[in-house]
Amino acid sequence: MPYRSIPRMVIKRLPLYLRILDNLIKRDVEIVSSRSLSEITGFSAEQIRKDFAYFGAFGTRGSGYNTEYLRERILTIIGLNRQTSVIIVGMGHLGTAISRYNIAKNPYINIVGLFDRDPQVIGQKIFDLEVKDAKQLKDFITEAKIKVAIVTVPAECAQEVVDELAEGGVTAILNMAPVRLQVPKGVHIHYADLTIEIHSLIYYSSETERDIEELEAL
Amino acid sequence: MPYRSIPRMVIKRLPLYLRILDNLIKRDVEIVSSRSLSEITGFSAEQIRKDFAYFGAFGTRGSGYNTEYLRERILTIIGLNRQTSVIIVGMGHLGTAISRYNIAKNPYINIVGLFDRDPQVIGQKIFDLEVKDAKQLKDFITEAKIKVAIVTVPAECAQEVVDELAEGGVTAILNMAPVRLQVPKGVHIHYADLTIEIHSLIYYSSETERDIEELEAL
DNA sequence: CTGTGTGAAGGAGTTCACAGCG
DNA sequence: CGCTGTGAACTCCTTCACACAG
Repeated sequence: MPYRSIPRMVIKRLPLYLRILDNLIKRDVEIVSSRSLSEITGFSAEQIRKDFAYFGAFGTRGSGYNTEYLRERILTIIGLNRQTSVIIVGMGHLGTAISRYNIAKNPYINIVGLFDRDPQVIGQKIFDLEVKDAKQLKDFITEAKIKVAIVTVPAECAQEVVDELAEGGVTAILNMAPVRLQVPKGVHIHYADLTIEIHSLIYYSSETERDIEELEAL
Repeated sequence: MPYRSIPRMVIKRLPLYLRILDNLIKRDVEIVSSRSLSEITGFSAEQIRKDFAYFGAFGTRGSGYNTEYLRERILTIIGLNRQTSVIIVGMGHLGTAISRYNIAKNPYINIVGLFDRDPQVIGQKIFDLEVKDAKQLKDFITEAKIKVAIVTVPAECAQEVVDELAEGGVTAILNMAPVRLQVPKGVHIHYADLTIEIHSLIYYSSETERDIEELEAL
């Protein structure tokens, strides 16, 4: 099965399909059509079919897709078929929230390490995990062969932390600090920058007004 | 000044330019080239110039762009030239983190309301804001003419909250709950779904292995 | 000679239209 | 018929190449 390079945009959508399938399977739904997935996701039905076609045709014409099989397929593509170990660096408000949040409960993800450099925070327990000293970070990720990390430290420390992660063998980083960072080739960094999200959202909050201006200009 | 419809992708990049300009101006940098912005952002210099061209040419050939003027221009486009009032609904870990986080400190954003329906949480103070009862939500947004809201309630309640927001006149919503929601036409919803971010990141964490497989297949 | 501004080319992603199977 | 699978058309975004201004 040659995974012929799946477009970036498709990869972005897969985790959403995955979650929906999880819900459907929980409700014992065995077959789902691209049409109903379209209603749930807001993506067009054709697009959904195209997305699925990237990893091999397997729908049943006339009825739809087998939910279990589809989920298996998506899990394999993403690489979630075995639980992935993830660490969080930075146990401020945001890091703490994430470690207690849905992510920590997601069946495909296993949060195995929490780090901070504040002595006040080190040693605190979150669920069954104790916050470790950031000094142990590099050893930990090397030994445990951690590949995925979430960075929730202040902007000033983020580059430093990311450098260490990269040296320790981490290949995928979710950076929540409001800075753009340098990473060596082969390391992937994604930005989840809430301030930026809000700012671009604010543009749309007054779009209606802008639309009216535009209409009037015609 | 006719804002001839600025492409979606450009809007996404503007807030990042804005932040960088803020930093440059703080360091008394008066001129910046597309080249150096390219190094900071990772976007190509041509793209940056094109982005700026969408809201009128104003760089000085040979030297670069005036940081102050550029910032003013971007603020106007996004609609941040006057502070925007934002509310947060759902004061769980995530909502609390956000209300204490950078967003709360951003000079262009003013968090003016926090809501929850848990009596234990109502009345708590975060900075100088008291958490209000979610029952007051609709009245509050109507009176204060709130246009932008962040939703950090559990997935099960999110649709309900969003319906209320839309009825109360909110036109832009950042949903952090792990569900896709229905909104009436004219209301914009953005999703900041950390679980999905992590999942798609995990795909890339083993991309190197995948690349090798692909190379071997040739 | 540096750095902006921009048409033209190229690439990526989405929608259309319809063929084909159950 | 209903729903999948997919080339072709289209739209949107990015990169290239180069003219031009300070």
